[in-house]
Amino acid sequence: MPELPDLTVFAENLEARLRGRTVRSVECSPTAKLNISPAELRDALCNRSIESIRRAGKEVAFVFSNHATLLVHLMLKGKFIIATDPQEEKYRMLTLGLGAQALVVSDYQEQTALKLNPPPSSVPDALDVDGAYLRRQISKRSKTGLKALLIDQEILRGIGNAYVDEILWQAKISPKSIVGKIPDRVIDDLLIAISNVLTDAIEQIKRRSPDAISGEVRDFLRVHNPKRSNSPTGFPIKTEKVASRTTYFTEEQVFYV
Amino acid sequence: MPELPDLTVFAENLEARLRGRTVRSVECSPTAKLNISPAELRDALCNRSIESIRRAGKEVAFVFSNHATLLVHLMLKGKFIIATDPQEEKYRMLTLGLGAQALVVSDYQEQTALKLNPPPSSVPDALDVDGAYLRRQISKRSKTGLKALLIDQEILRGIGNAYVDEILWQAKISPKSIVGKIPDRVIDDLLIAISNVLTDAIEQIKRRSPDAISGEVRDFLRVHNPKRSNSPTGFPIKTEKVASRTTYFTEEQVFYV
DNA sequence: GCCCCAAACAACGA
DNA sequence: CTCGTTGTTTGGGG
Repeated sequence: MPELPDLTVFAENLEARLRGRTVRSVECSPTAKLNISPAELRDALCNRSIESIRRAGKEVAFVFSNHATLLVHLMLKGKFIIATDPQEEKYRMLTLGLGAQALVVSDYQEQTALKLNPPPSSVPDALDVDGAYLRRQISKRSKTGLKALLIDQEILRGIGNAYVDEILWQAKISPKSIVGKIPDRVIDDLLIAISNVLTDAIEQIKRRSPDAISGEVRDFLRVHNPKRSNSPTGFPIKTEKVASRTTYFTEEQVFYV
Repeated sequence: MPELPDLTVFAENLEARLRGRTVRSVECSPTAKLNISPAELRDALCNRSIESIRRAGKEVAFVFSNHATLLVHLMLKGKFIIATDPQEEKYRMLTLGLGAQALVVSDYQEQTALKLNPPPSSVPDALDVDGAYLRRQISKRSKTGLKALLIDQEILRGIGNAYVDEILWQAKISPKSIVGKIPDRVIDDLLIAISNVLTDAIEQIKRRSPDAISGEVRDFLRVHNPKRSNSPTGFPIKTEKVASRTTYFTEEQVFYV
């Protein structure tokens, strides 16, 4: 559920609260998705201190004093919790004991994925895309739908089903547009919308929920928002499956085919 | 272009004319699609005599005295020619010298495919299907369109885009029907139509073109026929893409969904 | 019209 | 709403 803006705020707040702490215990659920064994994870993290906590794509990266990096993907329902009594928490996929407190990743769907020191991704983060890269991807997959392209994490990391609708509404492009048919100047609008929508959302979330390390703020979304029936400019919001995802859009968005 | 009925007649006529002949030379185009090297093909066939020529699916199988079997798939435009002067023929994909004459496979699109001794197919020929097999395939792929299923050569061999339309019109089933939704008793109609349409067509072709080893007779087709605008029972013939093929059908055919 | 391949898409489970 | 896998469908080229 959390997407790039939420995760950015979570990472900042986690870092503010946990940087410098030393890991005293590592416990992970036998059902957790993990790229190594629980024992290897424990050995890598135990007695290391937290150097930084950053978002990368839809993951949160914990970097430790030995340069070990743990990537946490919350999937649909994962949550970060800072607990004084971690045993109280249910569905603990990962528990890092940090002295008086513990960082818990809890997920009743048991889908959160943990990766220790994975090969670094070569896919750019959505906040780092440039026009040359995006145009190159578009020419390589010119007959794909635009929404499908933008939420493909092998093309661009961090954008999910909610914010893609916001971006496309902002850019005034239909999610069903065929990427090869989009005029070149409109790609610039798209790039600007990606950056603006995401950075604005980060600001909104910080304002409304300054200390958040989980949960979600979504009420400010302009079109991907079941509470609204019209866009800010008054157009009725339609809902339809696009790229097999429920999609909110309006007639303001031009359909390039 | 040729489908099962045409190929059946071609095979019978080729066998009548060529059985017992000995292969004196083998020449195949460097552009031919071949599962082995031209040299291996020559070594396998040279100085062998032809024991039988039979249709199998959309291929014609030449069996030689050493039990080598050559499968010829004519694709869209391939033709069998019995020539006294094979060098005259253009686009010769394969030339088997047989003494005074030669068997030539000619194809200006260069798509005909030749296979020597391939592993035997486990897919039944359309003239050999039984209800148990067809029902099993239907339950395995229950949400496929019926036309797509019937022309899939990994399900059933020999039916192509023209005869499938004839079969479905005869059986009174829409080509767009979802196979899992077709009532069981209607499957029996389908099986009968497959057999009747194909064997009738073989008879028609033999009557009109008794010595054919290439070419096509299509004028007797009832619905897959650009010359006709109504089915024999008077319904207007519609044309539409189904399973990405141009499809002829009428409202007489019930659409199971 | 035929087949093959690759890309796009859908469905399901974890 | 997420990702991965698998199986199916579609489109282009030979």
